[in-house]
Amino acid sequence: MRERHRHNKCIKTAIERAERLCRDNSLRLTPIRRKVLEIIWQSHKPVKAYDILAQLSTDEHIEKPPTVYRALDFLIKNNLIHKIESANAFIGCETDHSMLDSKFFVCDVCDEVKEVCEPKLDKSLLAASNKLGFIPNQTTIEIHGTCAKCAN
Amino acid sequence: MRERHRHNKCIKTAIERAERLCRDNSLRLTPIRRKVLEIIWQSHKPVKAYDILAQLSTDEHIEKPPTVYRALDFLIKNNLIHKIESANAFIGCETDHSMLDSKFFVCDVCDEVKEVCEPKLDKSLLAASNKLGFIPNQTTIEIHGTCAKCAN
DNA sequence: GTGTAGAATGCTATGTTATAACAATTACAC
DNA sequence: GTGTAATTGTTATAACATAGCATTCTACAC
Repeated sequence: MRERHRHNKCIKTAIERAERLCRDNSLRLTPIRRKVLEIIWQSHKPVKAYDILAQLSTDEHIEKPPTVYRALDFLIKNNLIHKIESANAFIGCETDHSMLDSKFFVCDVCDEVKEVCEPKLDKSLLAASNKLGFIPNQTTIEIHGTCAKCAN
Repeated sequence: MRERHRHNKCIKTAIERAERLCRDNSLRLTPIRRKVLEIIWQSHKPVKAYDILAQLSTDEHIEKPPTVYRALDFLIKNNLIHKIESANAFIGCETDHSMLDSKFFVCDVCDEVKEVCEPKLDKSLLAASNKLGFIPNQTTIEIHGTCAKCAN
């Protein structure tokens, strides 16, 4: 059996990064936002908004959908999480995105997602954009398949 | 004012292609499926499922969501349309996909979508997949931005 | 042409995902 | 401590999608 990575470290790192980012930019990592970020970081699998809501309902008092979606909006806007569009779910992000785009490799067996960052934009996308005269703004690149672990 | 392209031609071509594909593969382009395909092809913008439903309700008798979603499933499965995940909407496809992947350039000003097909998979995606030992199956590549027309 | 199996559609209900609109509270700058 | 903006609470509803089962249609074997 494979050694599991020390996942607590991921959570800790993510929260620390969020704290730093907020401090440096005069943003507020409120208790709700922090808690939502922690819940998302409990795995490397995309987490659904209503699952976050359920966990908030038990752990904290009761929470309503807008509370969760507002926290998600904040975290997305500041690149602390990403939405996986093809799964309607959210996943933690650990890299600075000022000059980077992401590709997400989504395993359909174990659901884990691996984020790969590359300089904006990828050459072939840039070539295609130029050819069309298209001015790119935001990319959604999600590759579904089978991860190395699940493929054996 | 720009010359509008002869859009009726797009619809006609798309329907003919669908007819041919179904004939060649013993599939049935039933009236509902054909009508849904026609509705989607009325523009080069992604069309929402419930907008299709509304149009079916007036043009034909009344239709229920499952009717529409089943037609959409059929059309997607046979590569006659694609779903734009980041918009929860559907757009016509005019190319054979047996050896191709698509990238979608979505204009956030006019909503038009341009599909660009390339051999499976794009080199940089293939490189990233190999590096991870990931076996890719299906891609979702959607670039939001501003199209040439809207950028002037 | 009749029977039959499988495909397609009809139908009811419900599940899932997300936001609008406005009120109450909190944080913070001065 | 007062004013202002940001955040959160609350209610309601909009938007997107599917489960499950009944009925009808189509193709084909005989």
